[in-house]
Amino acid sequence: MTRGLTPRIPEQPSIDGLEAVWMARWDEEATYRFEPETTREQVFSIDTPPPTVSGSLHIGHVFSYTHTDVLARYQRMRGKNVFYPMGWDDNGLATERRVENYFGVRCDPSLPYEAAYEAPDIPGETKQPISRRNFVELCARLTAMDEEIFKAIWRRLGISIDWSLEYATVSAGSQAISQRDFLSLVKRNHIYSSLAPTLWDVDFRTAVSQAELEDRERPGATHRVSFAKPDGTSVLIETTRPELIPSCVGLVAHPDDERYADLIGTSVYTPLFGVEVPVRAHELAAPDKGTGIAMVCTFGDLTDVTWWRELDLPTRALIGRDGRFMGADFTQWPSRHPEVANALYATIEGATVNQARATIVEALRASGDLQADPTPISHPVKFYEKGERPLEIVASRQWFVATLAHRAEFLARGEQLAWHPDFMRHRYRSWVEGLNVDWNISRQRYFGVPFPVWYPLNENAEPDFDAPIFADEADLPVDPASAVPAGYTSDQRGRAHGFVGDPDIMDTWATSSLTPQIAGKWGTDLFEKVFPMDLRPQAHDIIRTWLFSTVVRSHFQFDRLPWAHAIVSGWILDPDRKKMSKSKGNVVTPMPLLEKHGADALRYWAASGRPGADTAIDEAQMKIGRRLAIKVLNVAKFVLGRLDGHELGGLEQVSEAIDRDLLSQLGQLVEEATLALDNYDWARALERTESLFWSFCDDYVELVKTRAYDAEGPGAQSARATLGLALSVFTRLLAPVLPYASEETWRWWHETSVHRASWPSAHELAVGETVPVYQPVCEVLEAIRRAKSSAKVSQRAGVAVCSLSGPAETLEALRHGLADLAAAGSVAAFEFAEGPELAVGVEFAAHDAT
RNA sequence: GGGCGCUUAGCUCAGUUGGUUAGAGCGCAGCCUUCACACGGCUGAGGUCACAGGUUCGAGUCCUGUAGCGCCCA
Repeated sequence: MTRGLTPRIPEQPSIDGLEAVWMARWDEEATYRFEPETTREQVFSIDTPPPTVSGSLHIGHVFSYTHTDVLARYQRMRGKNVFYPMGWDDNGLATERRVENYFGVRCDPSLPYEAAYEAPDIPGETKQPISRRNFVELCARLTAMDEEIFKAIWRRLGISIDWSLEYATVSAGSQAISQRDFLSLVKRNHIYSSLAPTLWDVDFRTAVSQAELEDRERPGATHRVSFAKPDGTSVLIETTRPELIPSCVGLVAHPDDERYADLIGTSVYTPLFGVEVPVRAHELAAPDKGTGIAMVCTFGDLTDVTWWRELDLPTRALIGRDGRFMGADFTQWPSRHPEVANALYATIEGATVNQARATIVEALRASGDLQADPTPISHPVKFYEKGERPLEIVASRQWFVATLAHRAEFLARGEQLAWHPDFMRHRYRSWVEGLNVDWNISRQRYFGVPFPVWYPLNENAEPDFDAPIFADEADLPVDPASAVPAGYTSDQRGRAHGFVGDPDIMDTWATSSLTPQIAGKWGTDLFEKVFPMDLRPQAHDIIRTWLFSTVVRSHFQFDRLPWAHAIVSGWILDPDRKKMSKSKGNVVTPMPLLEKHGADALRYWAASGRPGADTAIDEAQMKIGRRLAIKVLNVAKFVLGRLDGHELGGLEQVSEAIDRDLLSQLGQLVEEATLALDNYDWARALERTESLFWSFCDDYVELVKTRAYDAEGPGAQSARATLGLALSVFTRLLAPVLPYASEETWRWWHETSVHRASWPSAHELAVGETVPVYQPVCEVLEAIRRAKSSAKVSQRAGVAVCSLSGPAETLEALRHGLADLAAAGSVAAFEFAEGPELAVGVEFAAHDAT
């Protein structure tokens, strides 16, 4: 006697509790460890999105990270050395906001550090001012707490991260890489600093970049205002921002607009302030908008910036960093009545934009320069995406990445990238085509990567921004607020002839755009083995930020794409198909769903979402996933119960036609699923697999049940070998989506993890030519069931005669399955008749039909 | 204003290069406690594939246009 298989099967298999067991086991066995001794060809590397740690995880994270994990598990089973790190994007404004609210504090850089500082237990009504260092410490503390919560969810969900590769974008190593790339790009003039009009959020009091802008529809009003010509007549302009009249520096009309042709090249006087401004021609002036002639202010919007720059107009910036009107002296400007102007201006100095607008409109009304009443309109206004008040444009010194000059190269990179789904490339293209300012990476904030830069101070202790002192690469990371540049001593900080550190920090994306370099440890051997990465997964909302900025940095530094493929996930919608957002209060967090349905169930729901498709939260779909996972356990229990004590049969024992036909179809499924996954279509692979798997459970297993119970004989051996092979293949096909149920059953009869098992190949199931018997046999079985169902008798009821008619070929195929059909359908006898198509008649045994 | 996607059963969605009678699951209805599974099984009803043209022997699929929904860019 040969020793048979002895699987370890629990009495009552359950999917509840599997997560805890297998999470621990995968840790012990280092199942997902990246093997550093490797070559680039062996590696599949993933540039995982580091979530922003600013509150609770969103169900949308579960959705898109599951897609990535399915691909990672697939590649691992294909034999790839999967590089799958996880990072946390914890620097930046989102974290600062959360810390301010969570602890009830705000950063005041003028305060000294308090070593023994304790944050309030309960946030107070007003925010407690604390030093920058204390503030940064609280940021670090809260992100560390948040990261543990996030990590627990990823682990529970079964994301096959190698946690030894964990990184954070604010860590010393990340800062060093970020500063190193910064210095390198400065050296090559891809990054420069400039005193320039800058998009500015007056509440956060920081510059923001074009990528962080959004248009919001807001009520406003157009005001028709007259500007005086020297001859005493006037010209009308239309503006939604009359409060900017004091900062007006010119009027523009379209060069082809005959109405204003005579005015071009002359001067007019601004209302109220009497400042003489030129009238100029520019293509961007829209003849059909308002009166066709517009006032240029420094600065009302980005078009003003363009006009100001291209027409070389003067600068009369009046709105300060706090969003209030700063001081001005009209005797310095060409006003024909500076005293009147100064007197009026004094009434708006220090006012907010809205207050000033009301004052100016009243004054215009009084002076007769306002033609008719303002017309209410609704128009798009630019906001910082996290902001509450419209952006202003202020002049300030900032560091910029030179994106505009390289637009064509970035467009070409977008074409090179393989997008999944392909149409997402349009989002990238239209963003790059629409770029209109260079990427501003300076932020006037606190928690983030500082610029490794100091400025020398002159005899008046004023910085010379044109002679920046850069840190030495060997010293990175550097905080210029505490470190001292070469050639200076610390007591020279802030003194005449001394130095001062750049006070700003970098935009979050300035560092997040380097995740391939950070995760891959740029500068070490590892980097060459993982870069450029194979895959960038992300959601479509951050194509213009994370994806684009990463392409920019890689292009400048390595002259290549940072990855070969990008998969772009859709949005998660609430059950009413509304986009989830905190303000709507419809954000769903994953943990309660994980506890209710189980990780495999959530993964099933996520994996059913096709690449790029917006998907609604659907608990019904999770229940189906749960049912599938339970079915995996139960069918494995049945199959392994049949194999118990028998030698595990191979393909050579599969002798029965129906068994061979099933394996043949399974082989086709393997090819199809493999092709789908190679094309990043996890949903298709799952759907096809699931479909044949249910047929296997409901039909094939029922058909061969009796035969497989026989102790010996070729038919029994064939059934058992088929059941074993099919179970093995199905388990592996489902393992990427259902890692827990698959692993549980796999370990009943294997020593090592299914997640390290090899992905099935059609070769394992190569039975050669087969008789197409499975399909018609299933149809007959179905007909017998239908007959019993409509006769309202038990499915076990005996059938005296089952008459089969159909084409000779079909009947011939069916003869191969008669014994199984007889057993599964309790059929005593079959009759045959030729006919045009398959038809089944059922005659019940007399005593069963009652 | 430019661009992209979607529209198939009550619901959620498949439908790969055009090819018999358009599929699945859920839900609903009926039946069955069956020795892997009642956290189950079986069976059934249910659709003029958004609309209008066109190409074709043949269109859910290709082309043109229209409408609605969603999104991106300006």
